[in-house]
Amino acid sequence: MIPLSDRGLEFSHLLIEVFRVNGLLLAAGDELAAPAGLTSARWQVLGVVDHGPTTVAEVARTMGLTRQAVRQTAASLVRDGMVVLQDNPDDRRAKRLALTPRGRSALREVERRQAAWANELAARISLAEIQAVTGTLRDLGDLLEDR
Amino acid sequence: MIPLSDRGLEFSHLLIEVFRVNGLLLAAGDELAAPAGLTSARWQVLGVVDHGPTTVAEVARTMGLTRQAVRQTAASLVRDGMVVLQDNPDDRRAKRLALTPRGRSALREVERRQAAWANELAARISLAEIQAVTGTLRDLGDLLEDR
DNA sequence: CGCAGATTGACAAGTACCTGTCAAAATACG
DNA sequence: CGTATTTTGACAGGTACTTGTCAATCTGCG
Repeated sequence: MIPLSDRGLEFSHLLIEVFRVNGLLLAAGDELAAPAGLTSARWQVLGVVDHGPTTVAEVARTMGLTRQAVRQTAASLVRDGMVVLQDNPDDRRAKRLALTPRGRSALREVERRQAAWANELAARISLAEIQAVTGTLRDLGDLLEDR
Repeated sequence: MIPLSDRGLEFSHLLIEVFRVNGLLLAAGDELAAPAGLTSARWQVLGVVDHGPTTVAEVARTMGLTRQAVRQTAASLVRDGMVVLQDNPDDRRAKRLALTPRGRSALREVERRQAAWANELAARISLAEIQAVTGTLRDLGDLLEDR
C-alpha cells in the first residue's frame, strides 16, 4: 500500500469539498433557472446565443462541451420556442441559433435572479478569500490539465 | 438590471473555476479507474461496500445519492462479477452487496493509483494553501446548504 | 396483536453529458 | 480545377444521475 502523505490526505479533503460545492452550485443554478422554464444547461446555451446568432458547433466550443451535448439542449430550446434556427449563408449545413422574444425574456429573468443571488452570497465571504480560492483552484486546474 | 457587485463578479469567477476543476477531477478519476475496469461511480460504490456488506439504500445514504442511482451502478457491478448479492436475514427485501475477490482486487488497484496521484499533485501545492481553500469551500458549501 | 406509515427494490421516463459513425458541405492545397 | 482533409449536424448507443410510482416488507404505536 502506498500511504497518503499529509498533503495527500488534506488534498483528498479538498476533492470532497470541490465535489460537494459543485453539486450545490448546480442545484442552486437549476433553482434559479426553474421559474423561467429553464435548467442550468439551457440557461448556459441561451447565454451564449444572446451574444448573437451562433451555430451549434460554435456554442459547443465556447462552452467546452461536445457538439452532441449542445445539439440536444438546442433541440429542446427550439421545441419550447426559446430559440429559432436561421439559415446561414456562410455554411448551408450549420443553421444559426437565435433567441426568440420568449427565450430572451426567460434569460433576462434568470440573469436578474442570478445577480441578486451572487451578490448576496459574495457579501458573506471576504473579497481576499474569494480571490485566494479562485487563484488556487485555477492553479490546480492548470496542473490537472497538464496531466 | 441588478448589477453584480465587485465581490459578486469575483464570485462568478470562483464558480467557473469550481466547475472546471470538478470536471477535470472527474476525468482524472475515470482515468485512474479505467485500467481496473471501473469508472468513478463504480469505484465509489466498491469503496463503500469494502467496509462490509451493505444494502443499496445504505450505500445511497452514505454517498448522498438516490437509491436508484446506486441501484443502477450496483447492477452493473453484479453483471461484471465485482459484487454479489447476499441474503439479508434482517430484511428480506434488501439483499446485501458484498465484494467478490475480483471486485476487491480492482478496488485495491485503483486505490494504489489514486494514492500516488494525490501525493504527486499535493506536492505541488503548499499545505497551507490546500487547507485555506478547503476551509473556504467548506464555508461556501455550508452557506449554500442553508439556502 | 393489528394496522398505519415508513422503507425498500424494481420499473419507467427524463436530463445532461459522453463516444463513435455517417454523409453532406466547406476548406485547404497541389 | 479537382481532390484530400476538416467540419458539421444527425443518429445510435452508453453512463450517471434525477423524479415519480408501485407492491412488498418492515416498524412503530395504540
